[in-house]
Amino acid sequence: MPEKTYDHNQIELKWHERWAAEEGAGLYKAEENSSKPKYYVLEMLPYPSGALHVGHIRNYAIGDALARHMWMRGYNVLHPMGWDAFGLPAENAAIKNGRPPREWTLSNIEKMKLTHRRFAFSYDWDREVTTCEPDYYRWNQWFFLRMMEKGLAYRKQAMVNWCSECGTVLANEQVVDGCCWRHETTPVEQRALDQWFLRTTAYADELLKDIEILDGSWPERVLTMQRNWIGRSEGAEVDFKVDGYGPVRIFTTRIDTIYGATCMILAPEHEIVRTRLNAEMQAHAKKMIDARAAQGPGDVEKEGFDTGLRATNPFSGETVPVWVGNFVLMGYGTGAIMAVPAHDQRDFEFCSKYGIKILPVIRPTDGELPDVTKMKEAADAYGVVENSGPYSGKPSEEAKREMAARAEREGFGKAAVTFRIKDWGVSRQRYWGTPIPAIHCPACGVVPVPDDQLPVLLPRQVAITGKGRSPLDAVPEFVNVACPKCGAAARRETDTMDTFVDSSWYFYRYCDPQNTAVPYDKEKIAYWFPIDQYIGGVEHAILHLIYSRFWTKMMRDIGLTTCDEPVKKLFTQGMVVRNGAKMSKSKGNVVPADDIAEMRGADTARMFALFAAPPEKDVDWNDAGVEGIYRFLGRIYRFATRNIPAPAGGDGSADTQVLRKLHQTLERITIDFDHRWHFNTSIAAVMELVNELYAEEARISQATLATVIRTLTLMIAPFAPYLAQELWEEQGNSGPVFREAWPAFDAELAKETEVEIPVQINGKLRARINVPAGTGAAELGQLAQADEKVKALMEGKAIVKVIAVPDKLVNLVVK
RNA sequence: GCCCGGGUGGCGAAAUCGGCAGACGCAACGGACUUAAAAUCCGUUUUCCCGCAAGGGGAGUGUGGGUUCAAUUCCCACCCCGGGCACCA
Repeated sequence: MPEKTYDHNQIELKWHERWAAEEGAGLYKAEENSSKPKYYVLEMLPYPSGALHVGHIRNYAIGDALARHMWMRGYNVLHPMGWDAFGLPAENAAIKNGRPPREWTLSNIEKMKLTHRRFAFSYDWDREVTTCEPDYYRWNQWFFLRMMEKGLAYRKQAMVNWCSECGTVLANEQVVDGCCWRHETTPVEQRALDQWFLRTTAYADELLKDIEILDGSWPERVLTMQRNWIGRSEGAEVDFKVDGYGPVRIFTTRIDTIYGATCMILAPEHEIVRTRLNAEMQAHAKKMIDARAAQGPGDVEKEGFDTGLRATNPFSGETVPVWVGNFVLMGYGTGAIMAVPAHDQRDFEFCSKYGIKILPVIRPTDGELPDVTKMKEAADAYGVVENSGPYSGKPSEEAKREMAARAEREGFGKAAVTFRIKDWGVSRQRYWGTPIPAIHCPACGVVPVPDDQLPVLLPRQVAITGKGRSPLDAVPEFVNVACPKCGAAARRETDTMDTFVDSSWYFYRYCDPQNTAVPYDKEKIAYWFPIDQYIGGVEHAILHLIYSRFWTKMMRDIGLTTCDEPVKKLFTQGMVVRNGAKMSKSKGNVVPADDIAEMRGADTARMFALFAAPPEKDVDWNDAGVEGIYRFLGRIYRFATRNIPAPAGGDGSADTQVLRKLHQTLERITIDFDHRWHFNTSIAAVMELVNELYAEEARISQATLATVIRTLTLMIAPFAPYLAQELWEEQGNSGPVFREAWPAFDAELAKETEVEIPVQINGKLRARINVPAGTGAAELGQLAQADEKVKALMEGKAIVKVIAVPDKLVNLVVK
């Protein structure tokens, strides 16, 4: 047959339409009762911002190649997709152009779904999950009620960013340089508000310990980040009695230095500040709090003031001053510390600044106590405790144990573990999120919404003005409600849930998306879970992936799953950047997926996304490389079409060589899929094969041509589904190509019979010899020395050593 | 400051277990086809030196050391880039 010109539009449109018709017949459907082994492959669900860009394409191209490959390997594949549809941008859009958040969100989903289909990602759309719809978020509420029952959801006061100009709460990302994003000269204040928390700390130890389960199948750096985030640290809590107040508890990891404590420092948010200090001091503390929030992370000059209060060190009996310090965090430990300036750098800086006494109590094992007059920085190493009453002369470790034991025995402290991870604040003073199912009754207090009243529906008619505590506050028919307990007039909770709640369990819902009785059928997830392969951006290494782990453990403890961990293997792909910057609307450097599909086709776009770099690496998108993939697909298409059916005439003299290359290529791709996902090298291997086919075309027999084209078609099916399907049909086949068996490679056929061996003399390449593959070391050494060129160079030299590595090289060491 | 990644041609990259550095692609250049162009096909392309040429020789994977017959790969020190955490007591 004469070759055809590769017209991506024609091919992709044709199959796009056919597949749309076939999808109802279960093209990408996961089977519910299958005898095949299951494989659950999942890509992180996107926020429906309005358009997919090439960063998404990369993520989905990886997952889709894997899903198609696993189908071809005989697995029952679950490959679902959904929408992380709640969130701030929908409200911002509403403020900006008056479009209701739901309408804006659903229309974005429609647009993006079209792009998904255009790219032929193999999703089982019957399982689609949209988190902003009541049939999904009612289960967020259901879980929330379960957590209230177990004491895992609770209320406490916490600080929020407050803009006095808007009269509203700001999300952290709405705070720009310490000011409101809409009022650039209005500094953001910190206000205390009663808010809802989930007790993630109840699982802190288990979240840390179970990282061991994930070790080896999650990227090491993700696990490290999680370990740091959880931040377990062992130490002790000790009460210092404050005159006229009572005991104040401090946390320290260095109780062995307690005899060197020369003052006590409180966080500016500490209770004593509110209850015992005068107005002037309180104002000072408030300023510190606001300044810290405005500054954001980073080094701040240490600052503080003496409260005039005095506290007693329970070990030494000494009286020390009580200060307030801006560097002491209320959210860690107890919000109060003992300052040991001699042995802690931060305390050293603070105390030096304010002239507070420095008292060394630890000497190095083989040295003297530090000389206070010469100290330039704190000596924070362990050593031997001195000037410490009965503990003097003991090593730090021993003193730590004994002191903690004594504190516990005598009731003024104990050994204690503190975590950096905090309880998860889930309250958002926002409209576009899951309503928290609680009611505030003047008589009964906080009352959970009864199960049979779920879902608490988010009202649709809401004015989004960006003013007031929350848009829901201004909706009387939402707020005014009868107390479920006593029937009195009560107020509905108007906070909504953090959107990380939605994404913490959505992958369970995919297994049973229509269920109206329970979040999902336990049997169904027992079959599908855990997720075999989860693929997404490394930016979710901490929050999303810790919350998901927490949620699974919580569900396990209420009997909904037996899984300890939801995700067996995690792959974090690199970012797609443009001109060195992360793609974002604000930078205006987004490359829309549809543009690439329009110009060069979906196959080209997704294949280039895989070819540009190994998937875990960041990649700078440039359109020039796209052209190369397009040419490559054209080369495949032209070669195949002009050889279907294979013309008689090729003498077959290149058959062995071509079949060898074919099986070598298959081997490389198969290994790439099994082990490391370096699809860039998989695709390079196919390019090499195609180059060889072009070079040897006339010398390939009819039968071999047919075999090669068939295998090549199957090989590219995971990467370029449209082209593969078209060629599959051209060869007279029917049915989806990705449901065919993945071609097995024949290790024998892939073996080289002859290899070229480099010959080095003293490590420098001097000659090459051709020998049969597998030639032994001794013979190889002989053959190398017999080479004419080697002989000439060896003239008058003595051989010291012959290193011969079969099939690799020969190195002659001479003098 | 601490903890991770990473640094290889003009560019994206490859070298999977210590064994030919630069596979594959982009860009560039040359040739074939064409009235011409596009498309396509074939070729050259790390760099420096010697040679009209065939060919030959040297250097080279951020820098400096080390181990080894042999180092992009292993070890030590340092420089640069990216990311995460950042007063966590």
